[in-house]
Amino acid sequence: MGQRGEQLQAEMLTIMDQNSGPISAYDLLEKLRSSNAKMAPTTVYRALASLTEQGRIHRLESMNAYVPCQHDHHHQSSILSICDDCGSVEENVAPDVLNQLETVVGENGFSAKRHVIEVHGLCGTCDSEEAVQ
Amino acid sequence: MGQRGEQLQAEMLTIMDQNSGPISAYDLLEKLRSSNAKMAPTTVYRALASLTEQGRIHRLESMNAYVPCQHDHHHQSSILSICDDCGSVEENVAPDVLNQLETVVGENGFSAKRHVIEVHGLCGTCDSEEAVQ
DNA sequence: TTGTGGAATGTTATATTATAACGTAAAGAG
DNA sequence: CTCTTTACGTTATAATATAACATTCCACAA
Ligand SMILES: [Zn+2]
Ligand SMILES: [Zn+2]
Ligand SMILES: [Zn+2]
Ligand SMILES: [Zn+2]
Repeated sequence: MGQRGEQLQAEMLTIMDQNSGPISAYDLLEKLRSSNAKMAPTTVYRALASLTEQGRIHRLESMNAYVPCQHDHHHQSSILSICDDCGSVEENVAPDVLNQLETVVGENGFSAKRHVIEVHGLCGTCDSEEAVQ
Repeated sequence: MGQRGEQLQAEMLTIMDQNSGPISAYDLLEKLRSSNAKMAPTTVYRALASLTEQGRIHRLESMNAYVPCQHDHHHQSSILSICDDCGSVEENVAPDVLNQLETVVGENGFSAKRHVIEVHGLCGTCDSEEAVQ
């Protein structure tokens, strides 16, 4: 792996870790431009693709945004729960759910390669606050 | 001039039923323009939103595309399995999976409102064909 | 009948997300 | 030092989606 790639990716991870929630590719680009004014979308998307392949970040398909992995980056498909109120995301690895899912889709011979499991709703904190009102 | 709500939506459903797989909003727009050359993206997106709210179609978040519902349109969140080879989509309703999912995300008090469950892979047919080669 | 309010649509413009195509530069191997 | 590979730069454009406001249609009531 080239040193150049890792440096950009590390900076992107830092930004994403410091960000309170999911970040879009273009918001990330804007932040990156403070250290490199000429950064282009292409570069960001390439690095995002690499980080995603490595499992270091996950793409939220239902939001066109990205979050850092919250677990060991070699885990299987995870469940991402997204609070629509505060924007927080929690990642859960649950082999049981995956197994059941594969059973269901496998009934007609479907062979699963990639799972997208995203749950929208309210996190514990926001849900409690709703109840008060 | 324009087709009022239900008529447009019915035409969109027909197009989607005749289409072999998921269709993008703009591909749908292009087909609609054969009967109404001035149709605009806004109109299509509005009708897609309405059909989605009614449960008559589902949006594939991981593909930016839409498919007709394959079940009674009042069912709970379903599992959409997408063949990356032939583009076919199968819809499964599986309460057990949902229950398990809610249990997992509920561990920290998360309250689920909407589930996105999309599985990419190979359908039975395409998987068999792969094996032959 | 005619007016009127709300929903759907038209119209125009723009925002947001993502990739294509091709050239250049950097790092590592030998 | 050359070769190769990969990352990166640059420019352009494609693809997806929404904002903002005007207009039209239609149900329904005055
Ligand atoms: Zn992860
Ligand atoms: Zn929250
Ligand atoms: Zn359905
Ligand atoms: Zn297939």
